[in-house]
Amino acid sequence: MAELLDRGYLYFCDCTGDQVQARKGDNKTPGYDGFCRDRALAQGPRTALRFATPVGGSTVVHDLIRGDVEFSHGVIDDFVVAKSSGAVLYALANVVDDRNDRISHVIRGEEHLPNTPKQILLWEALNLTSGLVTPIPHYAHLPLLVNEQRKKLSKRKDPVATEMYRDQGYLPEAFVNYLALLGWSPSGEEEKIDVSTLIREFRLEDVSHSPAFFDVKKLLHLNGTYIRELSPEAFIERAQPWVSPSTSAWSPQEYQTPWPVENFDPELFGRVAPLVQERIALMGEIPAMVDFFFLADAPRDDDAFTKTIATSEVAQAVLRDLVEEFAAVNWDAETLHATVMSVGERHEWNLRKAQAPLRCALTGRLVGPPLFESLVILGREETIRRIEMAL
RNA sequence: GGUCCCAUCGUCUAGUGGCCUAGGACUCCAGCUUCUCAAGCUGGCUACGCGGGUUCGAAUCCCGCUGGGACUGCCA
Repeated sequence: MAELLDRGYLYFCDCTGDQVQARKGDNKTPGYDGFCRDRALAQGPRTALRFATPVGGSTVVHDLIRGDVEFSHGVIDDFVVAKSSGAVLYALANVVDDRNDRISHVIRGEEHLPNTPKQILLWEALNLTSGLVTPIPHYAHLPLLVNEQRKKLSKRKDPVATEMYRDQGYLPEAFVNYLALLGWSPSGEEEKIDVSTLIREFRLEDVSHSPAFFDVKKLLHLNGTYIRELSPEAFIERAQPWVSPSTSAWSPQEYQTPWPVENFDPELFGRVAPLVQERIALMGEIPAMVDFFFLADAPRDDDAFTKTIATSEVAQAVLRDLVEEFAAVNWDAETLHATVMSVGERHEWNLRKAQAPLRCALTGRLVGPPLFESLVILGREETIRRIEMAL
């Protein structure tokens, strides 16, 4: 830095923000006016270090994505490189770090494009004065990710924490896949692409130039297809954080299963897993789909209960008949299916209507995994007990 | 205000002068299937911002306009 100073690339400045502002008036050139550039100030208690931007000419950023972008030196002000406190600022620190690490590619958001010429200028100055010449890195400025208002995604206002997506049950591979689709697309018509193919096919040069909207809907869909493509074993394995957080290495923040942990039965879950795997788009949906298996009693959704059981004479009659039939019938999905259907017919209800009160009595909900398979897993005794409880 | 970037369906995009009466995916709508919910299948709606050029021919090249965005700190 001393060398940079000696050679005139840097100079001390004691102007305050107000002074700079006052001098500027209606002047249209932005930023600092270079007031102290030739004052040869010595370092003082309130002197910041500024970079003396070359007077004429321009600096061209060779951007891998956007091509050459030219910045006239006339519009680059003498920016501060170190605070009066001595703290080195981003522009310089960044360049120094990148030189130390021999960075070959600087890949960042488009918002950094305007300050890239400053960094190049700094880099060149350092090459000339430090005795260490390192090649200027390749720059690539990625398009911004924007929200529905088409504004740059903000840490404060927008849901950008990847942990949050992970906690909700987005699979990392689906998330990476989706992100890759923002601003880039695979060669074929298939958008689902695994990481190794992505690595092989991705070219910075092919990245689009325009901002992209982060569409959770599409992410969700993609996540669903990834979940469905998991092998049953893999699905069970990856469901662990949501069904058995106490035994998994990781689980969502402040997450608790809807059932007492000691009630969880891995063997039983293994049997239900395939039933839920194809009907969810988020791993986080699993607990609500299987909770009735691990709760002592069926959960009760009052609205659903009132609607399908409490206010329906027929529903109650169906349930009563079911208790009788279930006591003697073969306990397999096919038989149960037929039984519910015939009991329904007895009351002039089709299967669609007849299954509703039964589902509600057992699961507490109107939607869930396939009913008859669930009954088989739940068992005859528990099934009958829950129906009786509902009556 | 200044500098820079950007501009194809609602969204993400394919498209690099003729293969485009513009393709795919998500969303939405309709239908099929169906024990609920999904999934799946079939079909449908919807786009090259505007105006000038260049060219036999333009979504594709050039200019202007309009629109959007980023940056404009002794923040990063």
